[in-house]
Amino acid sequence: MKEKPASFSTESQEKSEVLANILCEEIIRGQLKPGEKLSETAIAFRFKVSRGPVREALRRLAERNFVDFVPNVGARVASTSLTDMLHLMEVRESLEVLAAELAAEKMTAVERSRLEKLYRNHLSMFSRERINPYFQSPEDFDFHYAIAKGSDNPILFKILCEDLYPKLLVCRSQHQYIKGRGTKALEEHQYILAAITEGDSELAGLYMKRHLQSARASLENLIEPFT
Amino acid sequence: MKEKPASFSTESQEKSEVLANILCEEIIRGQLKPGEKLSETAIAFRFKVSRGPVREALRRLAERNFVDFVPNVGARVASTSLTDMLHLMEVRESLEVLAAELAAEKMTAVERSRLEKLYRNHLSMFSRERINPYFQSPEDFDFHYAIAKGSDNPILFKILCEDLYPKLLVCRSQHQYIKGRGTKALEEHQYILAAITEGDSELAGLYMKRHLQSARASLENLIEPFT
DNA sequence: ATATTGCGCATTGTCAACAATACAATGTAA
DNA sequence: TTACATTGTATTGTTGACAATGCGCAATAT
Repeated sequence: MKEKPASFSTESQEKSEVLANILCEEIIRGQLKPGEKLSETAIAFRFKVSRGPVREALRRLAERNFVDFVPNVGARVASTSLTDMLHLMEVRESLEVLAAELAAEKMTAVERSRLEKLYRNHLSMFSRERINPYFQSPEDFDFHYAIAKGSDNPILFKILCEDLYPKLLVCRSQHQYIKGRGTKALEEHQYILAAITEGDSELAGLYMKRHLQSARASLENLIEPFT
Repeated sequence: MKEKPASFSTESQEKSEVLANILCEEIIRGQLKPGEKLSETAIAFRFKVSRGPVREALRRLAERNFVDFVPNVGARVASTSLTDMLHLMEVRESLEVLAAELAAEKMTAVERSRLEKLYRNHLSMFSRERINPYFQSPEDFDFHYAIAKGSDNPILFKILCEDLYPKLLVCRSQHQYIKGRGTKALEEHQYILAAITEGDSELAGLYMKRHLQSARASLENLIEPFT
């Protein structure tokens, strides 16, 4: 009998997938800087593999637009501007309103109680110290993640959680001066949560819209000074 | 940024990209049936290349969810159910409303006149024979494509035109019995066009919403009988 | 001094052989 | 007969070598 080590979230032995995940993570964390060259031989040497899997990993990342790719020249870490981030937030707003509406309609009882518990945890973590940033913290994303899941629309979930959120995290790491909005966002979550719990689809969508509009507005203020 | 001229080999010498485009096209056209095995050696033989580029192409397609990929087993053409299509349409609705709103605000004069010309062409093509389907015809997609472009939001454009539309085309080819809606959709385009030309963002969004809700409704009717 | 051409090096693109894994068929034992 | 182990084959995963392309640098000509 053979044992399959449940090692990581990705149980794929495939090196190209593992590599893609690692590199993706490093881009998100900002350990790989925007515009930085991603040399196949260098990466291959670093992970003690041949160039084959590295190439496959880079193609994957290129398809997800985490790296810019030029044939016969190579791959570089994609640099996302603040304008890109605004565009991302515009799309996000639209999709999360939909997610909130669907979540209010379709979330199961256990999902609702989980979401509520999640919110209470965040509340107890941040309520004491009013100064702490919450917006765009891992906790913030957890909340939105749960709603995306609750929408019961796999396509929507995928675009939000596997496409937009990671990209937003990249933006955040590439522009460190994007800071949180105190705990105001946390309060806004309360209203969204309440509407979802009540099953009020329209209201959930409305609160979500206002929530993200605030976020976007604070971003626009950040950009104005530089234009 | 680099512009992607879709399907010509003159630009990218890279075989893996050419292969990915060809296979993608064949999946969309339905020449590769859903669930069909995509053997690396078979594809390599067919295009007279080695397995390396084939593997890279398949990874790219997997990342875009055109193929389902299982490590150590292989790649198969992704099969999209009608439920998937409903989910796609739900997301599409949300994003195209945004696109219409943005287009009404930001389209340039020449873009507006191009869109109008496009509509008039469609009108003259379909107005005589009322029976012809228009919804989901290439012309229909052209119209929506132009609006997506006019939104002046590259992220939004990419998701719509490079992600959702191709996937919808795959659905269409995999379920041939999805038919058009006569020329009703064409009439609806007229209202959208007018609102955009007037620069009335809210109205453009509203008409777009109704337009796609009709489309989605006709889809749901198609699905009901099978549940 | 500037522009241009040719060379050489470094990197990417491709290939074919080898290793590892999964799946099906066969055989064996309860 | 059924369940299980085994073996054989086909397919995928990985590797290192080789070919092709791009880029920098130096030499030359104007």
